[in-house]
Amino acid sequence: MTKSVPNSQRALQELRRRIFDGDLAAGSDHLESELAAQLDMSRTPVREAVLMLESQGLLELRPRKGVRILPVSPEDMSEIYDVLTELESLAAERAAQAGHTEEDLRVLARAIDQMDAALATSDLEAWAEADDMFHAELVRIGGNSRVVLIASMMIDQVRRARNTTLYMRPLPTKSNEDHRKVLAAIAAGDAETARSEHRLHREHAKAIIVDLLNKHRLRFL
Amino acid sequence: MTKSVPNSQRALQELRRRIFDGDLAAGSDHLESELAAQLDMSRTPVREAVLMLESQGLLELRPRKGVRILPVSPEDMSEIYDVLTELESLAAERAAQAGHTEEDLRVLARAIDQMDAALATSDLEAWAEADDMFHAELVRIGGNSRVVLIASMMIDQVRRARNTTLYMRPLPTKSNEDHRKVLAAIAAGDAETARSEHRLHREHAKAIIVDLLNKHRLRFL
DNA sequence: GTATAATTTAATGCATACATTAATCAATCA
DNA sequence: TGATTGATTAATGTATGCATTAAATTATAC
Repeated sequence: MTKSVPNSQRALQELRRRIFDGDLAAGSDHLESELAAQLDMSRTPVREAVLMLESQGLLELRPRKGVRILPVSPEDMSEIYDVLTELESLAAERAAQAGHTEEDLRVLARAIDQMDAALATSDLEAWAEADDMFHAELVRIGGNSRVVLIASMMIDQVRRARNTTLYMRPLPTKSNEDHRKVLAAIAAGDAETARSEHRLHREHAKAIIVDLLNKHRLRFL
Repeated sequence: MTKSVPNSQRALQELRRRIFDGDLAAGSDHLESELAAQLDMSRTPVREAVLMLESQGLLELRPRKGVRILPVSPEDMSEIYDVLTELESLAAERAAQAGHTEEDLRVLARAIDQMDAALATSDLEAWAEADDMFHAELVRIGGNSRVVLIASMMIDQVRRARNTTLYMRPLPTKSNEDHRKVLAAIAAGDAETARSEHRLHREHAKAIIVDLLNKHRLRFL
């Protein structure tokens, strides 16, 4: 007996995967009926999934034209990094102020170690995964559920673009210095430093990415 | 010939209105079929509207239990104000740095004047409306479309609660001093001050509201 | 030959019916 | 009596078909 997972849920997950993997390319249009046929279900659950993805900023419903997978422009990237900068800095501050357990700190440290290990073997996929982990965990420790939600939406929006830029930029070796500073400040309960260091970290990352996109004339991804 | 507005859109707007007005009380449950009957349409467009409202954080779908209108607790209020503090401060900074026109400044000034006028006649509804206008405009001038979207979602979530607290707190006479400082800093192009003054403004507002809720033992609204 | 109007086409919006399933209630057994 | 199982109910999840409407196409007038 196979576990009964609702079709609308399956559609949501599968469409997300296809968007992130590039199976559904940025800027491409798709009819509800096509997607339904591909997922082997009726239009109804597909439509529900599509509505949710629309409100998460991953695609756009254009009546009669189908759903368009939203591309991410350098300006989008800039906006998103700005939002992440503010909200994650808040999270870093709060994480330092209170509420972090020893285990929380260990998870952060582990993510940093994984990034180091990934860099040692130039495994960029693994690095990116560990980086995501660090930032997700930081935000979680920050203790604001809305920040968690918003940050993960923002990350989703740049995920596809990041996979591209990942291989165009120099190895992010400096990044872990930043991470370590943030972690140290949190562990020390130094909220001010945690906030400012994390802000610098994100501002730096933003500058690198946006420069990269502009330099390579990548108008959208 | 009546303008053809889609039923799902009508459902969305009407449900929003009912939530804000308290017609659908915080914490109450409602079956899809009831809502559909009330709105005189089938479950399909209602369901679509409900899915959108869920992803906007206004309600929750609980299979077999109906949709629950989400109450707002003091902790929620605290989270929301923290998010607004960060993102609006960013917007204030950016508004000061660049991009604001004379007309933008006039709109902000007009909102401030309307708040003064409303206070003079103790018209709290009018004050709240003008306050919303000021903050929405500020964020718009800030120029980050995602900040605009997120801020308006956050405002929506506290709208119902704010209507209650509005009549419990002292007249917000000091508030406009803050607003004027922010406006002056923006007009002067002093990004640093615009950011820090707005942050203080929001932190102050948060403290007042959260205190109020706790003092009156309002566990949720 | 171009522009406008009429017609066709096709995709969505929506209603409806049905399948599925969680919750409730009843019945039976220890 | 209490608990476990089975039947019933009711609400959602999903498929389907049709109505609506925007776009595309053809036809017609100038």
